[in-house]
Amino acid sequence: MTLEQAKQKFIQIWGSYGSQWGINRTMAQIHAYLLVSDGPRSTDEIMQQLGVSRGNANMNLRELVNWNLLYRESIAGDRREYFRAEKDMWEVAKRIFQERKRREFDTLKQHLTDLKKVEQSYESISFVATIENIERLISRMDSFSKLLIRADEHVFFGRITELFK
Amino acid sequence: MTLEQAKQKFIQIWGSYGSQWGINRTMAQIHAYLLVSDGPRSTDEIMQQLGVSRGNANMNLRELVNWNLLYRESIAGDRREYFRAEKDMWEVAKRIFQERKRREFDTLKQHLTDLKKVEQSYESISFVATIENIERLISRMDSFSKLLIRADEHVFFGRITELFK
DNA sequence: TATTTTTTTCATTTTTTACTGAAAGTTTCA
DNA sequence: TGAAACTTTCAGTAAAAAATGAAAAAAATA
Repeated sequence: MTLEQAKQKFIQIWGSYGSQWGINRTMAQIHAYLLVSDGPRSTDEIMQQLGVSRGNANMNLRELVNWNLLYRESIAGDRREYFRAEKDMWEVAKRIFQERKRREFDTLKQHLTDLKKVEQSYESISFVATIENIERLISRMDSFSKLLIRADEHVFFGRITELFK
Repeated sequence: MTLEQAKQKFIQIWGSYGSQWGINRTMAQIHAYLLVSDGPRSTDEIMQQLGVSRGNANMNLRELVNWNLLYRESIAGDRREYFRAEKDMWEVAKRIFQERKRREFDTLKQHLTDLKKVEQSYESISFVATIENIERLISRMDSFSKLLIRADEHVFFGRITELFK
């Protein structure tokens, strides 16, 4: 297997895993392409490499920058924009986790608070208990993510593992 | 807001969060419906409540049972099958995490191992490094999930929080 | 074992989501 | 300031995913 074939395969694999997790295929593929590219790449190179339209490339690049997974770069003497991926995968995982939390948890929390305004009755007791159970789960995931952000990976996994040996 | 309205709202919210995470809407809605139902429910009740076809209900119920989120139950003197949801949301979260890990990690690991068989060259060094970086991330998530399985939630979050205070 | 009830399957249809490409917008430079 | 280079938007189209429903299979009953 040549390096070129291996990169192609990786892009295809990453794309299909992305879609299983609610991330569109092109977005995952662009990310994969930049992960295995040594230098920054322009929109045109990405379009050409992945065979996608300009509009598609542009929208997904913007989204990946919003997710903090790509950096915009400029190259002296070239007015086009270039993109480079964050390559530390632990960092990537943390950012995805944080970003999804940011986008989804706050609104979910609000929804749950609203649902607890249901009229009180004997029957509504177990409903409210279920909602509160979900709230508790969310607050745990919140604490967890705070740890993730603060903890250096090495220290974190080293110490936790000790705790449960 | 009546209890009935609140339950309806919850089902709709849960459904839309599901689809953002790669779980189809009906599957998430059935789960939601059973989460807020006090007793077990039959396929017909589910179809009627959510307005979905028998085929759809059946396929998604089976899938939810596979994911360990629902239990099949039988009621004496009734030959139909009934379903009941696991209501402990921490348990639900753990099972979803474990199930996705089981379904996706093993094949991903195999893919990555295969990719490292790329022909060696100066250029392939950084490619292999990226693949190994991903392998490291997966092995960390593996350790994490083992902790999750073994650790009682209270002990776990209590102790970790102390560590990073 | 024959009949009825319940469950499962899957080819077709519907719905949802993602992509294209041309036009509009913006930036850069002479 | 104007024209070229590059980027963004979005209405229309295409592709992918999910749902339907009728037929087949399986299970329960008598």
